[in-house]
Amino acid sequence: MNQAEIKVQESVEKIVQDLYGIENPTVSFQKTRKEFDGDITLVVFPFVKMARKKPEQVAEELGTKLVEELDIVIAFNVVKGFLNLSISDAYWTNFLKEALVNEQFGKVAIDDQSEKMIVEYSSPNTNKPLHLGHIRNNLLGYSVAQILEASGINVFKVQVINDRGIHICKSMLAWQKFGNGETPESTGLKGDHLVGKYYVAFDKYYRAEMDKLVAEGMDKDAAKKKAPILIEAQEMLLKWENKDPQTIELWETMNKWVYDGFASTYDRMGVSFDKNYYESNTYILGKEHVLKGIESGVFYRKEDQSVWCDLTADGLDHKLVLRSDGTSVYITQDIGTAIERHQDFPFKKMVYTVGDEQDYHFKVLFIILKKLGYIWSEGCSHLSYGMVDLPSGKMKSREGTVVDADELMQKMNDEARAISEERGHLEGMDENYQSELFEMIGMSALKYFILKVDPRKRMMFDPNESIDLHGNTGPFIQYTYARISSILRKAEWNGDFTAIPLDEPTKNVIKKLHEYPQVIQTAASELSPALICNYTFELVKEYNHFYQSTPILRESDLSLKQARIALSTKVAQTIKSAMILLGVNVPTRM
RNA sequence: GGCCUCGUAGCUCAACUGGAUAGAGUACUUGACUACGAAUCAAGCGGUUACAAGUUCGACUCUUGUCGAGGUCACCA
Repeated sequence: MNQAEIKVQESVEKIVQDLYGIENPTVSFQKTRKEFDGDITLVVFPFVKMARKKPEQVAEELGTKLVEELDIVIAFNVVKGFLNLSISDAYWTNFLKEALVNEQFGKVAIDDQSEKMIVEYSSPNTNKPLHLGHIRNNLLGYSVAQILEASGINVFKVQVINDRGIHICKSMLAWQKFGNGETPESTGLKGDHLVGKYYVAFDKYYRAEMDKLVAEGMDKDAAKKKAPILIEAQEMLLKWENKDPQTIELWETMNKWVYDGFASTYDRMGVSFDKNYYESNTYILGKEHVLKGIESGVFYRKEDQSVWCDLTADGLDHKLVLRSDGTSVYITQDIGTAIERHQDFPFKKMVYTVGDEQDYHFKVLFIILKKLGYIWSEGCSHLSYGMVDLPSGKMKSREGTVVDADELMQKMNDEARAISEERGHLEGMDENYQSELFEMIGMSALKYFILKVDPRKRMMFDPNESIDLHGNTGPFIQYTYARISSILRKAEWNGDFTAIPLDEPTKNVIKKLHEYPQVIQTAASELSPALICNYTFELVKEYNHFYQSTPILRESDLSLKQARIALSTKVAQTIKSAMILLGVNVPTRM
């Protein structure tokens, strides 16, 4: 709720109490629709039952009282059960003046008392490069962290790197067999791509072996397990777990390649972490907690020595937490990681940015943590985002339809360059600025396109049509910013203004600015960058409308001119502020 | 099959969490550059919110059922 609404709410609560004897009323506001007079609208239906009067009458009574009691409410009208209130011009003007001098406008500052929260995102496997799915994950996680921070929460960004297990061994083994000592240096390939190449090579060889076995008469399921190269990979995993020096050395070498590769991808995406956790460490911790959990009766051991958790009381099933051979499964590692994180950074809340295919996993994880006595588990949640679909359907690595993250980012950059050159506004810009600019535009197109969709929903992405640069897009918002910047470069302005006449377009822009603080709060509680996108788009549209209909630099009345420059300045600042929450930069020229 | 998501304009997405006549972008049609930057603005076209019942002052939103799409039910991660 914004400042104006808070004032009105307080007043309404009192009035409703006095008039109708309603305790703790539900006061709900909405923006007044354009076809009616007024700025904010109070829905009076919730009161009519208690008041035992018609909606129109209740609204009439409330409106009269509000105008009497509050300076900021200057007029009202009633349409059915809707009470439309007009807020005074002085309120809007004062708001703009205050916002103008507030560099942190919209944000809540963080101090020692601020709530602590962990945001986990990314958390890749180390056997192949990042793809489009990871891009959605990374952009979401990073942006959510930024938004939470702006809302006044002390955020700690983390990931857990899945650096052990059979998938790594597959890449390692294939490299050993077919790699001829290739390195990123010798091939010029990014490390993660080189390792990914051998993961694919493994799969290809594995399939050939399976086909051969099947041709020799073995049934398919048996062949899956009996293929020699798979057995070899499993042996390698055992060697790894037994800390065989040569295996460990190879593992470290290839992981290093991958980390270097990831680092440059993250860097280009503009995301970062406060701490990385490594599964190769935390799976041991998890195991220890499970063993303790057996003693405390949270888990039980079967005859074959495997360890389980009975979740039937919670409406779920029995869940395996340790294999019969004593090795950890996925959830074991997550138990260890969560507990270690809480020790590192005693959070009140922790959110896991992970695809919705793992809904069940996190449900189980949070229950188990609670059973182990960690009440903070109640503050854990799963930001469950939908998959990214291609026009052809789901991305499938087997069918080679996976969209590579590095390639896609480069493609966006190329596209931005091509369109910029076609427009021909690049004269006078030096080479360095140009290349920064193409990156800025390309990345904004990509990021905005992905972030504007409600995270929880599955979304469509067509890499061939690439991404629009017109309409509801990142570059559209950047363009408005650049255009305002152009005005501000030419403006002579002392940083203040006296009064601003509130004609329709001007007032709409101010009202939109006025929403910003609340939008940040809502986006934070909903964990939804999409709300920031929608807001910024609306702000930009309102401003463009204003810009089209109103002279700014051309205005001859000096006082008016200054007021409009002031408004433009605040819009530019707010655009920039909002785009930073999305991880998007804005150019002053484009 | 059990459980969990989702189904909105031709396409991609919104709808302030139960509020007024369901909105944007794109595509298509049309108008506005001797201009503070046209990557813009303005107008038109486009809907039985998958379908059917129910709950109430009021339903895209909540309940149930049907149809359709996806996910998940591993000693994979």
